[in-house]
Amino acid sequence: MDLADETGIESVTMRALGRRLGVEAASLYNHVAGKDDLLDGMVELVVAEIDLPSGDAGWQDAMRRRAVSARAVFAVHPWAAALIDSRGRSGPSSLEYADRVLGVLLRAGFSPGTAANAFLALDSYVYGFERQRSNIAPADDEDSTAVAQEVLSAIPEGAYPSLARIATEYAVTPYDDAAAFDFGLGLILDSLGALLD
Amino acid sequence: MDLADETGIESVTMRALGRRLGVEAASLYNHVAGKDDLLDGMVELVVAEIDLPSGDAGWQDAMRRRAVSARAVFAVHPWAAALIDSRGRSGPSSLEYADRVLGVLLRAGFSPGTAANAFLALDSYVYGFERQRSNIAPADDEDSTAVAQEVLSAIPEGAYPSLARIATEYAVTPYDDAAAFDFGLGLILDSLGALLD
DNA sequence: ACCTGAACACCGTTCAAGT
DNA sequence: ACCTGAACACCGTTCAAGT
Repeated sequence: MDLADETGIESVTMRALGRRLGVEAASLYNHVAGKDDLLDGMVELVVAEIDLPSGDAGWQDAMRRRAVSARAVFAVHPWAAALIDSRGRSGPSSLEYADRVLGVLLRAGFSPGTAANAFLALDSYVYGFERQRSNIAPADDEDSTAVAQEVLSAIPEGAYPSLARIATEYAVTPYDDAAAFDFGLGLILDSLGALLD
Repeated sequence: MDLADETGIESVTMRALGRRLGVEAASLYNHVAGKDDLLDGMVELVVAEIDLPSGDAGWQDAMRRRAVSARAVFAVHPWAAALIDSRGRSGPSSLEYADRVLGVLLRAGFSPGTAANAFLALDSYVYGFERQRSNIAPADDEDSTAVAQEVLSAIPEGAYPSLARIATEYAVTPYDDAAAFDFGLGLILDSLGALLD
């Protein structure tokens, strides 16, 4: 995980990992069944870093907290969302996580079917947002208004008028990642709340 | 794309593609700059297969149509969502797509900032759902109630009580993929509608 | 203008041989 | 019980040589 954090998930090869550990790549096979096993283990460990929801402060608050926690984990481990999405979530900590989320929703009064759909909708959004964000958001040290300015000037005259209007907006108002995430999350939680009434 | 559809995206290697085309792998470099260029081209082509929204029938309907169209494309090209998410969306057809979606939202009365957030929320959900679905949904030819039955019997006595309750539900009621997708999409569209009033 | 053959620097993985 | 060296079957990519 340290190696992935520092040099990117694509540079996590058995050979590079061996080098990092001062050992030959072949030696790793005494400790993991193969690279798939290694990646599954990473998924399991990174999922365990996401705070489990407790229903104490209301279900909406619990869902919001876990979404925010997941985002914090993705900030530390930029490879996490893609890796989790591309592999199953069948380890013990993934199951524990699902059980706790569903428990909060069931206790809140959602039927089993609706709780399952709500969980799926929320996680689709949380993981999906991270995947989009990693493609469009400027790097931490970049000025989002400058990026928008650039995009704007790269658009040919008359082409993509709506895109140009949005870019014009963001050339003035900085893009707020957390606010954008919260906007979508709020949409889902609001509708779920209305459903419960 | 045919090769990816038939044997999976991970089997799309320059060598396999060359074999498919009756040519050496090295020959491909006369037509694409490299594998990245090839994958970017695939993203561009597959995005072009998603129906562009027209605002004629109302913005909610337009958004729903494009989401359903994206899902239909993912059904034909199971590798598409992951590939699009893992690479940028900066080709002409991606830009055209974004422009059209944003145009519908702007004309519906959303401010530029809100339109951008709404677009991001919707696409996060649509792409995110596909990624989750590909992990949890049973294959087309599998009986979802049988799968739920299996999951249920694999859960140790007393562990994961909420998960067990959900599995019990799905052991009786078949899992409906389209309904689950529509549930989450409806949550977002409903809240966006309320925002507009 | 396009293709081929051969090469290079990489992968994951296996396995006999060492300690 | 764990590690190493060497090997195998793969990758993407380059480039001189062909037509």
